[in-house]
Amino acid sequence: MMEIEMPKMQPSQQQDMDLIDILWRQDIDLGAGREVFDFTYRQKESELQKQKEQEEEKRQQLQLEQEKALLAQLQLDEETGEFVPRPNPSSLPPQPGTTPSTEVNQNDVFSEGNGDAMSFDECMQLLAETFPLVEPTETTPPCLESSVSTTTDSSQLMMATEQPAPTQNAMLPASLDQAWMELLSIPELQQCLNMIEPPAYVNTNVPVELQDPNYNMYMAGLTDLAGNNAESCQSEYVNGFERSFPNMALPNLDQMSLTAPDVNSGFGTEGLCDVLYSDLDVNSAENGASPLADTANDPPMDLHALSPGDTFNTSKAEAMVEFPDSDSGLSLDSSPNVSSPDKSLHDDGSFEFSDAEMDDMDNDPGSVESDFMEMFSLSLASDCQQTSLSVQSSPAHHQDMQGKHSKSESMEGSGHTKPPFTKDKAKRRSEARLSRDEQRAKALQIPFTVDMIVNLPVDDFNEMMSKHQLNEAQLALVRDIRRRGKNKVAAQNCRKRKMESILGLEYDLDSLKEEKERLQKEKTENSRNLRQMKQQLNALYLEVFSVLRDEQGRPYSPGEYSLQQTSDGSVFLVPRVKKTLVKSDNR
DNA sequence: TGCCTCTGTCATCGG
DNA sequence: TGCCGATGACAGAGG
Repeated sequence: MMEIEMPKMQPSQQQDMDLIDILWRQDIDLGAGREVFDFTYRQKESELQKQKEQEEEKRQQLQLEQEKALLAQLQLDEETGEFVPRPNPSSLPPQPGTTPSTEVNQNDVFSEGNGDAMSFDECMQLLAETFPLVEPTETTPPCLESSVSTTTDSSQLMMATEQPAPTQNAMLPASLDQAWMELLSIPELQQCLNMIEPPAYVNTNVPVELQDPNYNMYMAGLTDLAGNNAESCQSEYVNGFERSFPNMALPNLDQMSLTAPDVNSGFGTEGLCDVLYSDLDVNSAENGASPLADTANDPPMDLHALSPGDTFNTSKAEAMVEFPDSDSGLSLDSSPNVSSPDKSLHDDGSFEFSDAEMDDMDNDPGSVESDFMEMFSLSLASDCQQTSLSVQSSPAHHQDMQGKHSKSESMEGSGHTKPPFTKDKAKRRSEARLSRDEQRAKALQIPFTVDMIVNLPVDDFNEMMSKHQLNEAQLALVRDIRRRGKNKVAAQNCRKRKMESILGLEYDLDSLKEEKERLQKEKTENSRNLRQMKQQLNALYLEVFSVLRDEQGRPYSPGEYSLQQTSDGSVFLVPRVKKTLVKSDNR
């Protein structure tokens, strides 16, 4: 229905309208507007489109001229590598309180221009005409003087963004923000900016100034753009930028922050993403625009490149390697981490190479790496970024990782005030090798890691085995690996329990020894007390006998009589002879 | 070189 | 009956 060609519809204007009506009614339920069939409407639209294109071309030409004019005012300082304004006799010395370096650096953003371009004065004049300021009375003559002054330099143009910018020229952008964005979007200017773009990977541990000789250049340019002091730090830059330009439409940042990777290098990926993504997201949500999509097309500010799996892999992986905990937790010969066997098994199912694996990859990066890549490609369909990062890292990167690892080890060793225990040394040495089972698995190209084989639950293990076609040897090896691994852990647990048991028994033995000593002392004390009581009782007995008298007043002999006490407490004097007689009678 | 310690492995037992 | 953990015994590596 939509395929009807227009020339056939022109027998007359009235017929056209009728046809349009008919077709529109037919397609109205499809959501087609009537203007779809209105040829005159389309003609008008195309004319408007052409007119817009012409305006756009003119505007771009104008901006190109402005760009050339700006570039003409800069020259490359061969000593510092920075772009500085060409010496201009008409320029005035910096005034007190101004920041000449800032201005210079702001200009540094642009590369050396053509020699036949406009002078800087002409350029500034053109800029002034192009972007008229709100307060023309404060506008200094368009010369370098204005550029040197902090308050009247080109950054003032940026300051003017906070103020309403009347557009006297219909061809000019609606706002100064947009104007600057378009200015910065000029391919030539971007090329200049790309010249100072830092490498994809920037060591975050090293000050950015040391890594990129042009750091001050474009950082100052950025800070100048943001209206901040050039000496402000990077974080100050972002914060200050937001403070200084609360009204500035942040979606423009996708163009403004062409050199933002520098900021990233100072912030770290997360920090930058937090800063930029959040703002951009907010603004994209507010404006319905997609600044990230724009930035994705802009190589210098490709924030998506910072995401894993892209060019940022190297730095990301490097950061990952610097993570102290690279314990695989499996490691038959490597350090067994029984307490945390799932350490290398991340929550998302990813795995990391153990130190031994990394070492082995270093020794034979080609074969081993390919083996492991094959393994992971087979076994981990849902690998997370870390696995992919580790697996897809280049051999050079492995060397880098190894270097970092050894460095971290040396740092770890140096961190101790005492030399590490020999036990630790042995453990580290054992960590540096592949276990026999790992070597066997590698030789038979087992598509699982030893860690997986050993630590997976039975159900998961069986499921994993059923998903892969393994031959007899592989199956046998996998079973042996699992059995040995389980037994190894069991032996470790057993020895641990045995040691704990021994320690417990030793503790019990000490306790029992102490108890024995205490009881011995108590026994000695009781014996002594018993002896004393016996002595006292004997003395009392004799004393009682000494005061007893018979009817004739004679004392009783203790040998012939004895004192006996009944159950009711009465004491009787019993003659011993009698007692012996009674005893003899009982016999 | 012998001794000791640690660790992996095997064989066996019991739940 | 097979699986799995526990454990004694042995061997190898390393200090």
